[in-house]
Amino acid sequence: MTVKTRFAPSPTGFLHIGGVRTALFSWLYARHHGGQFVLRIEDTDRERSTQASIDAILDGMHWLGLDWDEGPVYQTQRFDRYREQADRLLADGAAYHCYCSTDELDAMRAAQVAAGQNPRYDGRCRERTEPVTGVSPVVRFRTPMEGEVVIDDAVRGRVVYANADLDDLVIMRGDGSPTYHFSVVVDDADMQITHVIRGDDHLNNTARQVHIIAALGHKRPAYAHLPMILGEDGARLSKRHGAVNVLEYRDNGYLPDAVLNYLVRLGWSHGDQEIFTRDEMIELFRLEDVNPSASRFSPEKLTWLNQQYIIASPAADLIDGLAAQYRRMDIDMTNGPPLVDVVETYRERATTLAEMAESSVYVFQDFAEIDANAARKHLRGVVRAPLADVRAALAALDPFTADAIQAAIQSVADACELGFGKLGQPLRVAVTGGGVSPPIDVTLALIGRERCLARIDAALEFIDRRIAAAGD
RNA sequence: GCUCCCUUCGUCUAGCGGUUAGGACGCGGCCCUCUCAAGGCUGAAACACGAGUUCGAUUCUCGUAGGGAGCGCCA
Repeated sequence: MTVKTRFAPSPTGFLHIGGVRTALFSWLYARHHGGQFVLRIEDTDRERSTQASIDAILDGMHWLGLDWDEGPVYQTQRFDRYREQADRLLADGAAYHCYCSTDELDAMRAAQVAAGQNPRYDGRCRERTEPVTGVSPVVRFRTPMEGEVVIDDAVRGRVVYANADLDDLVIMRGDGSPTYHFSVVVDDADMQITHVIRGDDHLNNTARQVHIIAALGHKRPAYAHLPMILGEDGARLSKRHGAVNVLEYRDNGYLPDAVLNYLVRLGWSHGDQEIFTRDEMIELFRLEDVNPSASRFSPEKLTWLNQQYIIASPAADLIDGLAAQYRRMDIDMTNGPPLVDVVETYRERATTLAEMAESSVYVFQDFAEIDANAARKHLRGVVRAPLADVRAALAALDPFTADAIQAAIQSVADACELGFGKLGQPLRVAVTGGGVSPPIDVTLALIGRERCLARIDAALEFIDRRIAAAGD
């Protein structure tokens, strides 16, 4: 039997980082076995499902390159099927109509909790034969009251539940729509899902679902319940932990492969290896290597990985993302160097494409003012003359390349009996407006001769003003 | 409260009865160096606790503690 997995998010919000990890593991498992991966949108809750969420999920999956072979399947388009299956259970006596009102159920649970009991449906409609007029009933599944259910989970091992601890859950709402527990079971069976890989918040649900599967006469799939991803503080991942929406990572200049690589190492490992290409992940992924304990999300490590990917990626693969960042910053890229050159010179000092764009703005745009600290430290009277000499040398240079620039600065430094840095740093401040940049030669080459000369002139004027002020 | 799950450096993890408990992120130091990075070397840092099983437990079993999940006409 060929492996078939699915990712089944509910479109009630953006695509969550934890959801992505679940999707990734399901996808990897299917790809590893040369099987199929299905995307199913669990939108049975029409109150909370939105088209915007569906779009966000699809966008996120596309951005990450998690492709599916079937779907997206929308559960709202399969209501007839659920109804038909529910009718079957009703006819078999495996399910029954329940006429209890929400108020009645709330009161029942409140009483149970007050009495120190486990809140659960007490089965009061189990044997009812007469309908209640004016009430459109829900359908409840008749869960066995004795015996136990055993689940052999691929990551948890054997888990046993006493049926007596389970209650009769609603499978069809009063309005005729299915609930989650029912639609998953029907869909997984209809789609012939062989492996259900999902978050371990569903582990307890599995016991209930397994009974429905049996009542429907289906074979149950293999289960693998993945540990949760918690926030840095160990609490459940939520908005207050910063970006939990994957698309925010795209917008902040993270690379999809880096995000996937980070996520695959949360709960899964292959010896000491930290960096995996997609092909390696697919080749090496095994459910046996999934760790059962929850893990915390570490933005620092993601950032480190992202930088590793920025360093290792072909420059051509990064320019679209970098351009997007410049566009966000309203920077005109037309009168600057090719973006591949920018990538090559900044890749080792940027952890994200956003950071790369921010730290290279002066390549495309003049800065408003020189950083005060850098200016005070490096644009002093003593460097006036050497700086003017460098300016003259640069003006005469042909071609204006990093090597030639390097040689020119070196010879001026030698002539003035200055160390390279004593001249390089003032030059850096003059040309970039700050004390930090890539090596001065490639920086100047990237900025271009005209801009460099104009900025050096401005710096010389700055020094002159400073000397004049000090002289008064 | 009840049921289920989890527990190795701060974090992610390796380990699958005998190891100086390894790697990675982060942190400190040194080297490299025109700044910043990147890179190299290096340091500090962990088996939650208590009983068993065993010649021997980080590893197996059971408790305890701590954390998490579920207990909806949400998924």
